[in-house]
Amino acid sequence: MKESKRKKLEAAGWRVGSADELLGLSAVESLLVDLRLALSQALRRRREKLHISQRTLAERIKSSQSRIAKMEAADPEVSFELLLRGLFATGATRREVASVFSEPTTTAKRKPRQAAS
Amino acid sequence: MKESKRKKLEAAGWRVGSADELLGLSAVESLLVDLRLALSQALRRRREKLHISQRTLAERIKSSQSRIAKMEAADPEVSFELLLRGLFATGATRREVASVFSEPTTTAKRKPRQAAS
DNA sequence: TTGCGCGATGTCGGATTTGACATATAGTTA
DNA sequence: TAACTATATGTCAAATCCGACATCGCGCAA
Repeated sequence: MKESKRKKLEAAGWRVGSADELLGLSAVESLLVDLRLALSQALRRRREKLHISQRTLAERIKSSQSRIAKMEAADPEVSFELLLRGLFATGATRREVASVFSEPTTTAKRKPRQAAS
Repeated sequence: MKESKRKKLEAAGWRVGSADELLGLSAVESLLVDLRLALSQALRRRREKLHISQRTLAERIKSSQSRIAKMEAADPEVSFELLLRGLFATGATRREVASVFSEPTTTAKRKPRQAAS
């Protein structure tokens, strides 16, 4: 069914069911934040397991130590591409990266705010 | 073991085995290209399944129709973040996105054109 | 103590990516 | 035929992200 036709049906009072389970923008944002965190943690785990310094990994992907530090700190300024690049450079396979995506987000705890004084 | 110590051992002729299976930069690049393609294909599949236009999806993530088109064309100048944003906006879960990562790159076949008349 | 390696954090000029817009083509409907 | 919708493609100024660099604290070894 074309969208134009669907719109006509809906305008006529029909509900075209299928799956219009589209997430709100904030829900998407939240997923991205969680994902960035999960990837950054995975990167640190993998790097430490290889016993290499941030500087060494940085050289591998032609980046800099400070940027690797920001990646591992889940700094919102670092792109997902850079995080993926880092993971692959530690020898991660697509499958291993996939598991980071599907895992139930390691921490669960969200920004523990301090109580009001 | 600290990296400095490892270096000393290696300088002394030792091989510190563990897993130094670090990929070359071009191998990483190749993985990223494949991944971008897989994500763009998944996005198109999901959008079409929902019977929504590129314009509609664009509004959902506050982007533009032309950018969605570029995303689905796996244009190298669209970011992974935008691709992920698009997928999540179609209702994809982390698990579903993970499956895109782990799948053996949805085949090699490129744009099945119709035969010449 | 001094010196060194590692990592965290901030800054900055330049590179990249963005949404918006224009425009072209193709398919559909009137 | 014209009008409308969906998609592809190119451009551009503004926003974002980059590598590089400086600097700081920490832990360890000389």
